[in-house]
Amino acid sequence: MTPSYHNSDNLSQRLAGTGIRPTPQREIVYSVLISKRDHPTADEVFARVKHQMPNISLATVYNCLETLVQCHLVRQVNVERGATRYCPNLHPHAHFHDEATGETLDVEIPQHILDQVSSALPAHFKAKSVDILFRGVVENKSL
Amino acid sequence: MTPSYHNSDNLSQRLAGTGIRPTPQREIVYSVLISKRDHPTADEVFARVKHQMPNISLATVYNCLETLVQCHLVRQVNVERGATRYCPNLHPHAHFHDEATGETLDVEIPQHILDQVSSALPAHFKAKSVDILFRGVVENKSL
DNA sequence: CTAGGTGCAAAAGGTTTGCGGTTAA
DNA sequence: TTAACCGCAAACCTTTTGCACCTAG
Repeated sequence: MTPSYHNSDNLSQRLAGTGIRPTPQREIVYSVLISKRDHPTADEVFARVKHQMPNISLATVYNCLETLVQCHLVRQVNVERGATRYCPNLHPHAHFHDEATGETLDVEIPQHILDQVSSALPAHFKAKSVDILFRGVVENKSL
Repeated sequence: MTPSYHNSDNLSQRLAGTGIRPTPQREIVYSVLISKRDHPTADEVFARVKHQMPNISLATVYNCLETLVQCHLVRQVNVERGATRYCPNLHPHAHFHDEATGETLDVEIPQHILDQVSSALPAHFKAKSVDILFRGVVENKSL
């Protein structure tokens, strides 16, 4: 894997054929999400994108994020009341909200456990997705 | 007006010993949640409470809901961006958001499955709670 | 040419806060 | 009496919307 900061080709590729234009704004928004996967809010994305594109507007960042969500390139995560957070990790996973630091971390959950969770639903409940959110604290390993 | 609102002994009982006063407003807010468990928003709770207590304010409803959440008598559920919803079901369960109707339904999940989900966490992740939210549609059983 | 994107500013929710007045322990 | 609580309104934060301008196909 090339440690390149130009993940924008990735977006072009992913968007190819969807009829959605890989505009500079969308590519930068996407690359910001990819390069630091700390579940930023729209406002935080806005601040980071501005370093590369000072004239971008917050409304455009919202538009780009919404587009990426529609394309299933990005997931929205709601951990708290307040701002929605954005996650570019498409692999099935859960989130862990560390109440001490305020951070939200990705947690891998084995697929067979996710399947078991879904199988607990009554037969006529057809789930398209399942979001799992833990709240707690991450202990210092040295303790 | 005589303070003889003690129609919800349930709440009084539950609050007894917590040091938190079972005020008429809190009791009515709680009884509204109990009597129709459809995960209303604060605004919806406000509208329902007003029928019994026309002078209550929205801010007071927010305060009461917040107090009930702090007392662990009510859970907050965030299914969508937009208003937080409130759930008086304390039994461990998941939520299913029906995208067709907009309703949010309680779903029982066997404890051993919840335990399995939690056991998928790395050892130093200490979870205090886990929220599970499905999104999908509930099929008509006659189909 | 025209459909789709962008930037800006204003508006629209949803929630919190500050303050004066009230009530229960 | 005093700390907790209520009602009201304004403030606040996040997100959406309307509109003028621009650009790619």
